[in-house]
Amino acid sequence: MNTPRQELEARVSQAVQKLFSPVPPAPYVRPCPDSRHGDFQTNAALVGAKEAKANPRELAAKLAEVINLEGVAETPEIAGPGFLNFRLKPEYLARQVTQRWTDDRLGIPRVSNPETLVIDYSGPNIAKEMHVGHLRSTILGDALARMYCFLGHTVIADNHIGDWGTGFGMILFGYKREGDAAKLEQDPFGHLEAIYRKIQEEAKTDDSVREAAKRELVLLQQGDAGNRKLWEQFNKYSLEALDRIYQRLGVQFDYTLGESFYNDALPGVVDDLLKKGIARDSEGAVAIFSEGKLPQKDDPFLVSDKDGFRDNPLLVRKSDGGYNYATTDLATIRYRHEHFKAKRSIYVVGGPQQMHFRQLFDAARRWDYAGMKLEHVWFGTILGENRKPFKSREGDNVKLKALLAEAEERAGTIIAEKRPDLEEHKRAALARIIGLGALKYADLAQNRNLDYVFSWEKLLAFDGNTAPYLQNAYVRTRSIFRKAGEQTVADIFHKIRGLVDLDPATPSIHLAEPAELALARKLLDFADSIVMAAEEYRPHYLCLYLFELATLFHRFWENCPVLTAEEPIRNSRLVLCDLTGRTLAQGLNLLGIEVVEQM
RNA sequence: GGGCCCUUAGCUCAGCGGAUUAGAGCGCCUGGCUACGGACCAGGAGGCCAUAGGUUCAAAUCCUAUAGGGCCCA
Repeated sequence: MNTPRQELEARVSQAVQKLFSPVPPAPYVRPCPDSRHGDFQTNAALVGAKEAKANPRELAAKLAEVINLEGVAETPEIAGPGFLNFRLKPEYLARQVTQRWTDDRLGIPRVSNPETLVIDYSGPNIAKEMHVGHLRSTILGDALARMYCFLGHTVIADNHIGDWGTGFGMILFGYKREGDAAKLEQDPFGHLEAIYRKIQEEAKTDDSVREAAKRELVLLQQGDAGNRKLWEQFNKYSLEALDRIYQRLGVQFDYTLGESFYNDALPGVVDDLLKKGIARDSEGAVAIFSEGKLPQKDDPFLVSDKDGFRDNPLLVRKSDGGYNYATTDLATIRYRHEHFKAKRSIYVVGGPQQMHFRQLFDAARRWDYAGMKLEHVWFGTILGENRKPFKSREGDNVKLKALLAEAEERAGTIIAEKRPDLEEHKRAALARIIGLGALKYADLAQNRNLDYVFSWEKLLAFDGNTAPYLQNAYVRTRSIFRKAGEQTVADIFHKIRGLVDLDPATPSIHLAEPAELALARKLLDFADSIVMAAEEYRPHYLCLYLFELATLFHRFWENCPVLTAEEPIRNSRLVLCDLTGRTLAQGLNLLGIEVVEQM
């Protein structure tokens, strides 16, 4: 099912092919920036005129004559330097709304060329408590996974956890000295992190501690049974604790293949890189250097200082024989390519790692994986109200557990004020959904590249572009059906389905009021917003769409009585309510946010 | 020193391949609850789109510099 934009694009395209030779690039149709001019516009005549050195307004006039808009839009108007402005016909809107309303997928087609793609997000460390720094990756990644999945792609959600590395030497050493199995089981992150910090502190001044930690690490890497067993315990309890957080967040992974999973592959990766001449020895270490094919300033393997450009290699094996993150990352790329047959791998990782990923991706391209699209979907930092990275009063990272608890608690307080009539357990359930939804939405609604200032007040506001506002709009779409005096939503649904004539040629839903027409137009754009959000890896496009939809719904709500209207208007308006509600619920679901029937 | 990003209304931010009169939320001012949830809606005030050049018939948008801010690497 085409969106209006796609439909117009197809029709403009046909006309352009008749009119122009050679045919210019695919015409561009977009929503009119100002709805007074129309619903959509195309600059096809402007582009065509530029190529043919013709008068754009004359070309626009010809285009307007040739284009077939039957059943879709009114005769287009020529505007400004040569735009065509289109206004959709009410019959078209009515027919399209009806079709979407009768479709479980709300008219959103699955992609015709599904792809297998890996989305790599969250990526906590098992020896450190999950904190606010993991929030954006987790939430963005989850939303992207949901969108791509809904569009019909095969999504592999992979949590590349930090379960290996030099820190484990210190933890093993410390745990053997003062570890506590009961504490480990109960609060693995807290316990391991406390040990790690303590040993790290000691190692700064005490060489013997540093040496001891290193010995433990070597033992672990060599497969020492005792250390291996301890490490497995660290993992087991930490993963269980992680699962509890993910469950609470409603986030799921298909795989949790951490750094350790790739350990055995690392020597082979380095050998292969050496064999193929991609990496070479450098002062006892092995590293990847510039190929010299890119302009120097664009080459991630070069940095410049006052004396000109010099090497900025990517290390894949240290001089002591240890491996680097880059080696693991390369092994991961190979695994995803060979094992999952992934065509694309998306890394939802913060902005500071851009340089690393540029090197990594370039190395992978030179290795064997040029056919796999690699994307670094980066994001900014969450700041406190002081505009510094968000920290607790004690100056520590804010633990995710505490953040979630506070979100629920604050939502609970607001709900207690607004709905003192609700029973305690209902309020608690609401608090969870509203608190978490607000927390997630605040992150998703913003351009991910920007740092954002964390503010409880803003994110839990029930007006403006927030999750509670959208959840409330959904609640209204449902409440009207309860008020209609029916027993279940399903009953109403079937009843309306029976009443509305589904013959696409003569749709009986009735649209006349400006508020109805505006709402109907917006409802049809849902697919555009999902596709755009997914393609650009920017969920805020979808958020913005949902907010605009909710706003138009409220306008409709104010201006168009539903239950007291005469037929067929009453049913038509119920259809609009129902489709709006389902669109909001589906959209929020793609963002990982739940809705409730009452709030 | 190099790289990446940011600078749009009092505040927080949209603005998607340049194009018609630059948008939203919050805050402020005015109006609207005997219809379906006012957790809402309607209207108003508020902007040299950091600065300077350039490309273009047309620049918040593209290019180049400059200033201020943030982060990463050294």
